[in-house]
Amino acid sequence: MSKSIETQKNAPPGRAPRNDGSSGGRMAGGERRQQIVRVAMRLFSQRGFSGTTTREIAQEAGVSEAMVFKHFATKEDLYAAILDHKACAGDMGDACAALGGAMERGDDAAVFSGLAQGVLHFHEHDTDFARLLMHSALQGHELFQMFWERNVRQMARFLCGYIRERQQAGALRDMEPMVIARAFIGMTLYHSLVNIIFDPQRSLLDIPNERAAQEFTEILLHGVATQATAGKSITKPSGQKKGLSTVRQSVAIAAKKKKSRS
Amino acid sequence: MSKSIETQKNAPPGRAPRNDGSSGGRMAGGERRQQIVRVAMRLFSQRGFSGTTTREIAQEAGVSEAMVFKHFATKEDLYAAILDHKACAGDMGDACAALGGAMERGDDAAVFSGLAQGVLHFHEHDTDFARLLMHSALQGHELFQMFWERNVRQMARFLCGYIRERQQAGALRDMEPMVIARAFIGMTLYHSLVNIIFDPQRSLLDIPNERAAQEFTEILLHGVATQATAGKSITKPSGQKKGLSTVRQSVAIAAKKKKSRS
DNA sequence: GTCTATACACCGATAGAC
DNA sequence: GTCTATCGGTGTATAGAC
Repeated sequence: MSKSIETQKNAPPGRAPRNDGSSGGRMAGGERRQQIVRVAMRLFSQRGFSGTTTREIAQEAGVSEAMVFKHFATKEDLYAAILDHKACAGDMGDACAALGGAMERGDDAAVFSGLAQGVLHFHEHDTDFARLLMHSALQGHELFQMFWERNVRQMARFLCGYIRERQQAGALRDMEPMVIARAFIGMTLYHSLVNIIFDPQRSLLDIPNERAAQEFTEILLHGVATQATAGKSITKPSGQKKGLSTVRQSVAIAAKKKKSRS
Repeated sequence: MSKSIETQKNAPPGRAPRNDGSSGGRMAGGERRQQIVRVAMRLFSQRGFSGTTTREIAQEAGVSEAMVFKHFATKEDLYAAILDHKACAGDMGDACAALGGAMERGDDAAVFSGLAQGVLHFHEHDTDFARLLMHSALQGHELFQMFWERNVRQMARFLCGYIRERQQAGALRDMEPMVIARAFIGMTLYHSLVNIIFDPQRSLLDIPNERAAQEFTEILLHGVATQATAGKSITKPSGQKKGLSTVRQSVAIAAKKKKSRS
């Protein structure tokens, strides 16, 4: 967690405060633009697009409102510039590349754990942008869809590919790869969502990213049941064409044991 | 300009359309109020609080704007009424009660699967409210915090209690219960989020709730690693001093047994 | 109860001085 | 490049007729 909410006290009317530690002199064009973007991202991430006024942005950035519109023709342009800047980077490529070694070794724990750490780290150090993404997702903004396509979705497909490989190698059970990928991304992302949105006070569970990533990986790979109960459990999945042979087997074993269902 | 926000077909000016199938006659006071709340919930859930105007609400509800303010003193009051109505119901109590049987039998699969189904079903049939909750979470609305406290958090604690019980019975591994609970709620909730917010077209994975609940349960309880690799790495002690050792061990073992390949 | 008409603050965006 | 001043439009909320 970083400088997420450092609300400098409200600006005295008529005088523009600096929120960035700059000395107050003139800034180069590019720098000023970047400053506006930074402030806008923080405000948009806190109050949403329509909940933030260009006046507030200008004020907190220490410039007049006209300056904002000199750099960005419309408010929407400013919003898009923020999303565009980061959302389209497609950082997933780098992140996945860094896992290449672990993948080749078939080190599942390192692959999953590394991936989770990447996601958690990103959210922790770019909280504002993560919140902004949620806002834009709810609005159905087209730039979120681009982010989804180029990052989350690509990561899911990447993960599916790896899972499929490992299934063929006999290391992973024969379940639908996308279900596995979603389960793991779900654990990870939800953990971040709780930390930065749902319960920022971390009153329920506050653990370092590395440990969270490892625990989730452990759960994904080996589950939480002890060996003693490993054979029993699970109700029968309704008929699905797909290959769920492993599940079916455990179902068959479990069949004798129960009269379940509620 | 700023029309990126999913534009529902604009209402023809001058005449108020009915969006709820009512015939257009007068309504009783309570009914009218309910009608306004329903429309408002849909609009708020799509465009957010500040992104929705009282004019739009009145128009789509088929009444004049003044009527809205007769029933609700302010826009915020209307917003709060919606959240208050559902968020404070504390439905978790009922949901958990329904699992009592499975709990007493120690049928872990039924407990987890039932819980997941409850959550997934709720989101599927109350999509608008789920989206509204996300909006209110992002703006840190106090009524979301109440929802969080009375529902999600209570569910997490409930789950933790059950997990702890089962750990003492030797059925579940000795991990931090809250981590397990979060992992499972995470899989489930993220699945819903993808379905209703991130990727409503369901282009990646579209499976019925029952199957999703069962697959996630299976993963949580038994993991995705095959038996061949499963037994060799789980010796996790409760000691959390480093947490690394276990994972590292399994990594080392897994790395060695590589190359077997199909 | 329901409407029309309107008050009035504020928002996004622009013009033009320095 | 940066400001002050301001415009037209829209938003919430209210008054008062029917």
